[in-house]
Amino acid sequence: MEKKSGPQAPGLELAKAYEFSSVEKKWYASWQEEKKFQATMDGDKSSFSIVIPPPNVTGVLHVGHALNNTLQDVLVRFKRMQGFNTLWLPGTDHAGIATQNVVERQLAAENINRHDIGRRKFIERVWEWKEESGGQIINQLKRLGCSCDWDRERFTMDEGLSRAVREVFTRLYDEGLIYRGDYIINWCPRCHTALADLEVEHEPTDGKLYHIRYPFTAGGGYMVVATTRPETMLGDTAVAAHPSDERYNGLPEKAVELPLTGRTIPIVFDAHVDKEFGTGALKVTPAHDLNDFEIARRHDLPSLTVMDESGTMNEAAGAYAGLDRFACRRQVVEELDRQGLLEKVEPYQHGVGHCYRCHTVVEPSLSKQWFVSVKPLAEKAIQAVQEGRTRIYPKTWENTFYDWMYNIRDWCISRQIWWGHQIPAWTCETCGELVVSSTDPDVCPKCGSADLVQETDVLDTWFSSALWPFSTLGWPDDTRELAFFYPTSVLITSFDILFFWVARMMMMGIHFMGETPFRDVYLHALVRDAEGQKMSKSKGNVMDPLLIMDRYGTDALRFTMTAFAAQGRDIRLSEDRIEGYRHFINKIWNAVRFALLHIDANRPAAVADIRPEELGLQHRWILSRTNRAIGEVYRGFNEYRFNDAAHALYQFIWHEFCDWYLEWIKGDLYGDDLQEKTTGREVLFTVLEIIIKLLHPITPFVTEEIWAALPGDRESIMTESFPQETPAWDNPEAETGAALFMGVVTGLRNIRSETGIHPSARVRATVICPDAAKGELLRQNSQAILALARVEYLEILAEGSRPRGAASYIFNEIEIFVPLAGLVDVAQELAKLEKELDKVSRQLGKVEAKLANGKFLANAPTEVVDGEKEKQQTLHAKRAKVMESMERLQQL
RNA sequence: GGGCGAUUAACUCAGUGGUAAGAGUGCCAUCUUCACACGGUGGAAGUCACAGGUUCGAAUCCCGUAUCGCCCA
Repeated sequence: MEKKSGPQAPGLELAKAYEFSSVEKKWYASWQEEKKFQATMDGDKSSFSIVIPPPNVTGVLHVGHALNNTLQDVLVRFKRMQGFNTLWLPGTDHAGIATQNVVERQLAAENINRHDIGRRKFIERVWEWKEESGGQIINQLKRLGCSCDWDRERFTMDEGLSRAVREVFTRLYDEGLIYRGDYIINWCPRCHTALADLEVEHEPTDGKLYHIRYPFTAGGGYMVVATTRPETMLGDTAVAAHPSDERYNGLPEKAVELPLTGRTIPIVFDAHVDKEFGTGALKVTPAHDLNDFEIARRHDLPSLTVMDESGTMNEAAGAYAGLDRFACRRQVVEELDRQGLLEKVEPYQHGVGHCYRCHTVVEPSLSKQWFVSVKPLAEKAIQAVQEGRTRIYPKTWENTFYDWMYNIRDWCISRQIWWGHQIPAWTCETCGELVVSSTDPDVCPKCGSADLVQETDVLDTWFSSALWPFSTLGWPDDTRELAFFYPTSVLITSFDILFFWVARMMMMGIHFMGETPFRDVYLHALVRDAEGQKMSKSKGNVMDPLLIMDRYGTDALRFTMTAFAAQGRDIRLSEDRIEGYRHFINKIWNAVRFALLHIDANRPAAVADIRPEELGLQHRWILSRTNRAIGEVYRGFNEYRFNDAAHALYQFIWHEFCDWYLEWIKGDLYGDDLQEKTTGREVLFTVLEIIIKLLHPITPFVTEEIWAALPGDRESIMTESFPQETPAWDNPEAETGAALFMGVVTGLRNIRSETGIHPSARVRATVICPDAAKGELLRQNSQAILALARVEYLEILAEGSRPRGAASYIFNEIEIFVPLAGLVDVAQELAKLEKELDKVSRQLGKVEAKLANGKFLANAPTEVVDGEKEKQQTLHAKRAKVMESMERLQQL
């Protein structure tokens, strides 16, 4: 990194407003070049590690990523400054279905489909696409300032991770935790693949409930069944009713004729049928419905698949073969109606499953798939959370986690697409043996035949993501990285992938590493638009973080994200807020400009050995407040209360450091007293350095730029140590004193403003302060009062006659007067005082009621009771003053 | 149907038993005062959703109601 050289630049050489654009580019390049993000593995230090939630390789940065990665970077920079071996491991996932869709669209533009070019060529095309345009999100993360160790960037399809996937698959298979079988799964007729239950989004849909008559085979009459999917009747193999349902008990016939097909199907009785629903009779379509499938198993019914993989009716659908499922539905209904078999059609709202990738209506289908038996794995994960080996923040999510884990169902992991980890299972064409192996087998271990054919399905992308915390660190090899960085310190992610990803990582991590993959999980909220709507491309309400960074700067975006990251509530993002924080960045910039006007080029400005007891009130106060700010930031970051840290900084920097301290010391800095000047400069720069360091994790760019502009030769702020509290700086007395000083200044300003005294006019003022010590304190700081309140002559008395015809302000037991040379507006002053009296009386009433309550005195802690007593005294005194003032005014 | 969360200033939100309810934005007034108009100063603004309870003390804990949102089935 460039070091500063030559004489220090005076503050005025800094631009008047912070210009982020060039600064951001310059410093990110410098950090990368200097390898500032590289993880260290120093045996003497503790480790802090985070694995990034890998964004889709097809992804582009959205505000959710901006939030997620800002928070990670804040923690990583904070911990790095604290001297940990810090690793933030970045990467992307291969997003099987999404990526395949992208490349298929490209092919479609060339009028070919993937089957035209075959699997091998298609995979090549995907890799080509990945090399060219995949992973643009990585550059966008850099734009956001992320300090990931880019040398360790991983991809779920790269060689090492693929080896981990095979190893895990093989071991789970050998342990009996992976199995293959025929079950009902969710099929996406557009993506042509099975989906896990989680990957189906149920949406309330206005459909229809069709009541269909199934005639008895003999004796006349019919049963009425109700269905929302009449086209599936072509695959019915039974009708079912509840065993205790009197409507269907003792039927003379135990079979019905399935309309439109001429087939005869039995009536079965099953306790799982809902007597209340429709007519209490259920059509049973084992190949196209999960519940029906289970009924069929219990009653040994055959299954009949009537659709193909595109949702088109197949030969088994007879006359309807070749029709799309929805066209078929219309024709079936028409035909039933024509034959007088359609009893009625009712409007009906029900949940319909949609593919989470392409939003096509999912078709439950009977199919041979691979599954993970997750129950045993889930138990261990539940235990880990119960025992606190992994802590979930905010804690409210623990219940959701348990609930889902207790009710977990087996996980369908096979996908009928080409882009992904091909399942490491082979079938021997000679003897039919199924071989599962982490390495490609040459011959069948059973019969020795070389005629082995690999399973064509690939694994769910989440299967490889589930291994991310250890596969990225080199597993299955026993690496130094694993020793240093596993388990990782914290996982920061959005709550909506708690099940998809977090839970699965927990299960896999515990199973294969023997230890939970992260100590803490911090789940942040979703970013919504200003109206609280979820942002989506179709709604057109997405906010592009890249545009925001163009307009307001990266630091402003990052500060906004940090300030908004309160636990447990969604974030409504609006540009107004971002603009507000850009102003804050600019405020900091200008505070630094001011400070740099007062540097002495020949000596370091900040000093290490400050002796607070020798300093004036302003310095003792700001040091005490600085300590508090350090504590709040520290706690905020450590407890994942990011908004607390951001607000503490905002409040401290703007409203204490800038509004009061800088104004307060201007007298010293511009004055003639060399000692005061030097002291002011030293404390100013000491506090300023701390502020810049405290801010660095949130706003890395502006702080690095400022750091370089501060006096002295400096390395990057990234490797400076994070500020710590200095116990000797704590000074409650100075804080009380400063509050008194500020109260008087504010009182004077209030009088000026309320009575319309022009800001540039100098006035005379009298302060009556009965307490000698407080009076002395005000006297010591009277020069600053003169300057801050624009007073030319200030009289501080313990007692004395109140000036007549003066505007007044009462601050606790202190009275402030500004004579107005007969110009005082009596009515206005009286109104003000009356309002004040009312307020004080009400407060006093409350306090006195409390103190009159024996139970309060008996039960409340002493500090609280003492506090109330003190409050009573000041309020009492204040009320007396206000009343006196009113009397005086009335005499005028 | 089950579960979770929210309801505090005009808006967006902090605040989980205790010392006089806070912030940002917006609003009103005023000031181009020598870091900053991306600014300064002063000000107005709250029945803490509603109804009950526990407690010396409730925005905070408990019960119920209403409205909104999310998850699961």
